[in-house]
Amino acid sequence: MTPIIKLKQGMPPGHEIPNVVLDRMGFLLNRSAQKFREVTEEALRPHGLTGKHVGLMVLIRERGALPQQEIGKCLHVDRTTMVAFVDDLERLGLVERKAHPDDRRAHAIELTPKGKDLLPKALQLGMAAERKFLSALPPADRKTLGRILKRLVLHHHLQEAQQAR
Amino acid sequence: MTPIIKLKQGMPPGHEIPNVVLDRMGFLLNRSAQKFREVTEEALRPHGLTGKHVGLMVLIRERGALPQQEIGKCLHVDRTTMVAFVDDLERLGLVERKAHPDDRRAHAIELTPKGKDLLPKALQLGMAAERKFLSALPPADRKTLGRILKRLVLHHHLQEAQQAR
DNA sequence: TGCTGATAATCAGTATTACTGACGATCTCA
DNA sequence: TGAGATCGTCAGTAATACTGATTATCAGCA
Repeated sequence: MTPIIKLKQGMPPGHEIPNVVLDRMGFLLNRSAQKFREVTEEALRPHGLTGKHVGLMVLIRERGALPQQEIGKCLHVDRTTMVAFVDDLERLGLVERKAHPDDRRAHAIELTPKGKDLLPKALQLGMAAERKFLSALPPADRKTLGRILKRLVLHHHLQEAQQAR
Repeated sequence: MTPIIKLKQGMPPGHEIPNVVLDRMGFLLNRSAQKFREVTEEALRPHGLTGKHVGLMVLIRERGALPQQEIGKCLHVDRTTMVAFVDDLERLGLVERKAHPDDRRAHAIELTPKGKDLLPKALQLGMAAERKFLSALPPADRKTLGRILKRLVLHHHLQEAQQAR
């Protein structure tokens, strides 16, 4: 009953993915996220940044200087991982650990002038990568995808916050 | 100009994610994939499996026994990673490395009777986890999400195959 | 037929990543 | 003032994926 093995027919070098695999949401999500990371990291490599670094910078541009763990809770980054993460950006001169005005244990992570300068360009590169990544989709689907994922992520974020009480 | 830092207002334990972050496709995809993995792995842990293991088993149930690297090309798993990957399943008695009928270098990875037995149950657990993961979405959105991601993944898969020539 | 270059699986070593647990300093609150 | 929680840090650990080398085998060509 064990089916026969096919090897090296005139097959094109792209190995077909059967539907049983393509219909598994886990495969689709992981594969998409992985590919997205590839595209983004390639675009940002010249600046020594990853998508997560840019995400951090955008976050503090929007919300103002934040303690590391606050950032971590938004971005789902562990407190210990945040250390190295901020180290990277500080080494690049893009953010600074300032003294937190209300809490001497905490740092206030701030954008430096250089960081404020670079961020728009980094964002632009990131957006270009995103467009490239989504280029196979009709524009309506791109918006839809964002909308659905946003809802999903928000739901899980709130749920986790609730049960963390 | 640097904005003021907020710490411990009467905030609920869930830290709000600002829209600048929530609108970044990379964040949404990575976060979704990560959460999905969590949910799935929790469901499959009693059997010592991950979603990828189940994916492998489904693939060879569908396509028949395959060499390791063929599996890897479908699932985007490196040839060296496949070794440990198949080791896992073999240790659990779910697949077997048989001799490949046409190529003595290659293995033919086959489901064992035990593997064929367990697979439906594992799939069921995986599907339940997927439902749980998607529970925040209206059914129409679940289908839409699958459709869009499938298109996206397929596009990149074909594109990579093409430029690998 | 025999040789050359490619390929399958494996292994050792490496880099990356994230996490656990412990620490000192500091905060909060009773 | 004292107890317990919290912030950032670090050392150690585990998981993961990859590079390069190795062995066995294959495919094609002279």
